[in-house]
Amino acid sequence: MTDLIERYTVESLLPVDLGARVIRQRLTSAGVHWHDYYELCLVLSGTAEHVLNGEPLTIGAGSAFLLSPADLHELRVLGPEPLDCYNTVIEPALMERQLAALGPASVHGFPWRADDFGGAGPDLRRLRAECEEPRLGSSLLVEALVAGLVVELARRCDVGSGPRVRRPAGEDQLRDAVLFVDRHFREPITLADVAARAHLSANYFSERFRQFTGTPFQLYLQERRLRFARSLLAASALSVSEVCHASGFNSLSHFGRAYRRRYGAAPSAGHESMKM
DNA sequence: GGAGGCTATGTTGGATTACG
DNA sequence: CGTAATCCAACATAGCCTCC
Repeated sequence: MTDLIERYTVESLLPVDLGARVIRQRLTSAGVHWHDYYELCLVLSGTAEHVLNGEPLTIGAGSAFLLSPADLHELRVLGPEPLDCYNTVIEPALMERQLAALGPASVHGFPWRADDFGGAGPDLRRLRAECEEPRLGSSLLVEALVAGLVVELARRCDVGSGPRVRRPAGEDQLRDAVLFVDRHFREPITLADVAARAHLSANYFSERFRQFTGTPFQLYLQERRLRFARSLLAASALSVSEVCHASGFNSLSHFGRAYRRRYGAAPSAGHESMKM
C-alpha cells in the first residue's frame, strides 16, 4: 500500500505540554503526508522539490513554509546533499491564538511561503532550546517566540492584504468556527455542530457565517473539501473513491458532481495533472 | 443584538444503469 | 472493477419575518 497518505499527530510529536517543538532534520526524502498540527519549516541548507498540495516548488536555504492541518505535502531532495531544516510542530490551539491576534484575514490563505526567512534561524534555535530543556517560564517564551515567527512570516507572505470582509460583532466566535471547519472538514460536520460550538442558533449562525466569510457555510465546507481532494488526487495514486471519502465526502456521486462543477473536469483527471 | 418559526430551495446520499 | 451519469426522496440550509 505505497499510496497511503501518512498522517502525523500532535500527540506523538509533542510529548511535553509546551504548545510547540522544534526538530532539526536532515531529510533525504519525505513522502506525501499531512498533520493535525501547524508546521513551520525553515530550510538551512540543501535543495528540494517541495510538492505542496500537489504543486511543486523548489526550495533551498532560507525557504520557509507554514502549513495548516488542511495542507498535505511531499519533499523530494535534489542532489546528493540532504535537506537540513528546522521543523517546528505547533499545536493548533497555540497557532489559532496567534491567528486570532493577527486578525480575520490571517485565517485564510494557507499555506504561507517565503524564500527569505533565513534570519529566523536564531529564534528557532532559541525555541528549540526552550522546548528541549523546559524551565521556569518556558511556555510563555515558547508562545512569544512562536508569535514572533508567525508575525515575521505573515509580513513576508503579505498575509491579510487580500480583500477585506465585513467584520460583524461576535467575530471571535466566527473566526473560531472558520478555524474549526478548516481543521475538521474531513469529518462529517454540520452547520448545527459548528453553530453549537459558537453558542449561536443554527439560523443566526448561518447568516453570520456568510457575512463573515462571504460564502455560505455549505459552500465553504464543500470548497475546503474539494481543494483537499484535488491536492490528494494530484499528490497520490489513491482511487477517486478513496480520495472522496478521505476528503469528507460521503457520496461518490455527489463528490464527482461537485468536483466537475468546480474544476470543469472529472476527479479522475486530477491524477493526470501530476503526470505533467 | 440575538433567537425562533416558517418555507422555498439547494444539497446529500443511495440506488441504478451504462461504459470502458 | 472503477467511474460517470442520472434520478429521487430525505434532509439541511438560507433567507425572511417577527419577537424579545
